[in-house]
Amino acid sequence: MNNSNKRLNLRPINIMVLTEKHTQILEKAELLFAEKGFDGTSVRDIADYAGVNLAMINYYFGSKEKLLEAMFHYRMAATRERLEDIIANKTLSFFQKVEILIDEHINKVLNKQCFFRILFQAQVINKNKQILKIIREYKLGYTKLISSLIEEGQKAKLIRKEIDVVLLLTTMTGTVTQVVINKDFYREFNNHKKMPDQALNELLKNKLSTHIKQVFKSIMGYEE
Amino acid sequence: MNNSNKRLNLRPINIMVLTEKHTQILEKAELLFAEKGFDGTSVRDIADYAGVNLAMINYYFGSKEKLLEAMFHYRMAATRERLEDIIANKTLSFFQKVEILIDEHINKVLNKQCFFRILFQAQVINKNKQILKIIREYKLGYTKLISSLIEEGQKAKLIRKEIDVVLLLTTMTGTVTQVVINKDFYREFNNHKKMPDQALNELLKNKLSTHIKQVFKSIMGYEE
Amino acid sequence: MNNSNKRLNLRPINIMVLTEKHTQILEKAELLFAEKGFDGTSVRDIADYAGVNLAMINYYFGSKEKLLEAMFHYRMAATRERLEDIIANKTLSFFQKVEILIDEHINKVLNKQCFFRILFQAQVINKNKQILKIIREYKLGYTKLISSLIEEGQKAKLIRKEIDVVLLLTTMTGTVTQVVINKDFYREFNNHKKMPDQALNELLKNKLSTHIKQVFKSIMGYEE
Amino acid sequence: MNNSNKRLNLRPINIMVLTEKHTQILEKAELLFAEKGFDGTSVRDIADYAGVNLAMINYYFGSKEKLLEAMFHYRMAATRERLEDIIANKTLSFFQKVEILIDEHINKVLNKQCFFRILFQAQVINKNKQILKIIREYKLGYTKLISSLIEEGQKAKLIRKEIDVVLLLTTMTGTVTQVVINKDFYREFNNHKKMPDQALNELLKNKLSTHIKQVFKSIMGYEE
DNA sequence: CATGAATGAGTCTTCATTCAT
DNA sequence: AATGAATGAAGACTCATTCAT
Repeated sequence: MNNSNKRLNLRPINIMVLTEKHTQILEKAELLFAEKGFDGTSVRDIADYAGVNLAMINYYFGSKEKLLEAMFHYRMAATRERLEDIIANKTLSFFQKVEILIDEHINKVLNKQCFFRILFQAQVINKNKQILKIIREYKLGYTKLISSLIEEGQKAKLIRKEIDVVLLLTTMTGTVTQVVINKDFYREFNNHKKMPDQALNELLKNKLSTHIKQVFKSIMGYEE
Repeated sequence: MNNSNKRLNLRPINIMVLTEKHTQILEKAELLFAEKGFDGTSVRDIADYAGVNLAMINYYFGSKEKLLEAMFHYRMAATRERLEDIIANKTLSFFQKVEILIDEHINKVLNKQCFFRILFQAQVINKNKQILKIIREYKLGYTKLISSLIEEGQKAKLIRKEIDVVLLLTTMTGTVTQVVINKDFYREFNNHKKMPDQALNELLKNKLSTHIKQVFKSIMGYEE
Repeated sequence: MNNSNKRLNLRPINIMVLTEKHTQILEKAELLFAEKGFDGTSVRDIADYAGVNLAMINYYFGSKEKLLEAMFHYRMAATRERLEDIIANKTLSFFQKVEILIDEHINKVLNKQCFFRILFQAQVINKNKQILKIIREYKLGYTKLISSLIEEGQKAKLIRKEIDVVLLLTTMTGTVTQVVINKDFYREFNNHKKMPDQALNELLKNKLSTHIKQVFKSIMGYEE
Repeated sequence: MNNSNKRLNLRPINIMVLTEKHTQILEKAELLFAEKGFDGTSVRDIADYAGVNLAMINYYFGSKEKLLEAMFHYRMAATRERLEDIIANKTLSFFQKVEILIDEHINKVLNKQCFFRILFQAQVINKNKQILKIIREYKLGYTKLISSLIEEGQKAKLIRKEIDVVLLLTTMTGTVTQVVINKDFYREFNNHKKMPDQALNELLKNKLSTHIKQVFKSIMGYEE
């Protein structure tokens, strides 16, 4: 845990140590949860799809629930570390950092659509309180980090004083998430039916990058 | 089917006739689906919560799946009619219509958070193809209507020529959706813990209204 | 009830009076029971197929069970009357009567395959005691009538003294039954795949007629 | 698969491997299906009667339907092997083989009345196409084997040239089946009410043996 | 006389989890 | 450390029947 964590009062999160077998199962489970939902996926489905014994899921993770928790830690801890590195980077200007953060978020969501579908699912459904707590914890970390960056920009008078950071991030994550969800509709409405999925992803990444940067400029009140 | 439907080639959607008993059950089911997810809610849960016999759910709707379909028609058909009325209204200017559409969308989502949670759930989970088809049908209708409005604004040279309508709407729906999902986090991060839910909703409506109108201006390139 | 009934001690059977509506329902139910079995057919199936209200089935027949009982009376009472007439007929010789009985049985089973499938079902399944009782009653009547005919033939020294009437009838009914059941297999094995159903029925009637008459001769020991 | 199979083009049938637990359940299910019909027997009935957990039925067989399929394979595969052995046996004469086949069929049906009731049920009800396919497959095998035997007898000029094999077998199986179905009626009509079931079975076996052999002689046109 | 609405009991099947090995 | 066998609980759904009108 680096210094900025201490300053920002980020609580550490206990994460189960994952072997290769764990991650192999997690990555298969990710595809199934994204496709059929957490409740719509049975432990047997996961075991079959991952090619492991049914009882091994519980043996390795304790329960279906805890498997999901492990999945969130597995994906979100990496994101947090990356975020810390970018923000702590002394060689990048404020605006460079903002644009990198936007592009990295877009890339991450478009490249890991499965996980982000699951993340979205978990938040839209209020049921599992433990999962919601984990997500909130990570979101708190992310938001504090971004807030510290914004404040830095404000102190340097690069951007407006009044910025609702949560709303700003909400716009970004909401738009990107919605694009993933609407991908098939976008394809259909704009007559891209024959475009390969990979190409459509790249197209959307570019569109989103321009679009969100424009929105950020508008909200943050800066001109390059 | 009114004239604008014919011009825009909106396919009519067959909707089960709903009695008061139907809507009574639907509205209870809505709360449960939003809270626990479709797969996480049992038909027995719905029956108990709606105070009706278990077998009546199937008697009235045919199946759990068809109940969900009925719910989508019930909510989304009304939205479509409202949309048609606003766009067809001759007494409103282009910009008035845009702002009304934004505000009505924000109000609808914030006031019917349960239904919109279910709508997002259904889209994030790829499983139920019939439901996805119904949603796509309505989204197609909405988007065609908005497109016709945008084109009208473009013809009158009020806004930019190049506008990706789907991306524009995605920004709006994505942001509003994410705000609903993040409501508790927003409350916590901004120290509004004691603010009543109703007040927070109103606060968010105002913030969102200003925010999205600003984003639309930025994207559509207009100044009032 | 005619004289022979009294002599043979045939108990009368109380039969529900059937209106046209009753028989209309019965005949539709017959097709369904034959196709899907009694337990495999729901009262709703019958109501839908007969184009009547669901509650009307119980209203008209009392219960699903009693509908089946009515069906047996409806079909079997007619058979008994026909049997009595043939046997009582003074203008026919003994052998003529035997051959008519064989041919009529074959025709009846081949023409009313649905009902006879239900009759076999009911006998093969031991469950419904009331139905079994009704069937036994009719079979007793049939067998006594045939027995009286056989005795007549024996007295006239036209046929062998030692004849197991039940076994003789069992051979006939068993063979004809099995032919109905095996019809599709017969068609396939003998490469009659394109023969229309009606033609196959006629072919089988002829084959069975010759076949069973030959078997009867062999068992009863007569030569024409 | 032995040589005669290859010559006769008998398709092999894939059969689930059965443990002792499988057969234990199957044999209990057999009694219940015979007594109450397939549709009239619940999986719970079977579980209770076999003394196993309800969920184990599906665990072991996959479904109620597949349990029935397993039962047919279990019983009919054994019959086919026995048939092959008899027909391939070089130490038996043609007529010896015919008589053994008759007697073995009678014994099998009278000793396994439950299974044959179920076999009959399945054929009388047209519903379950998969089961009908399995039965047809086995019947095809049996009939081809018997046909080869008949041809052998015809080549050796021991029997008539024109014999409808399917009709011949239909007479045998139909008669024997009908005897099983009519057993109680036979008992009653011939005043054997106090005869133990075992004794009645033996009586019927003897009667049937003589009877069917006589019928076969008559049809096949041979004198020993 | 006829029926739409309603229901308690029952159907088959699947579930996540456990446990002896 | 890993797993095949097993299970109690719960799942969605269908059933024959009833009853107020």
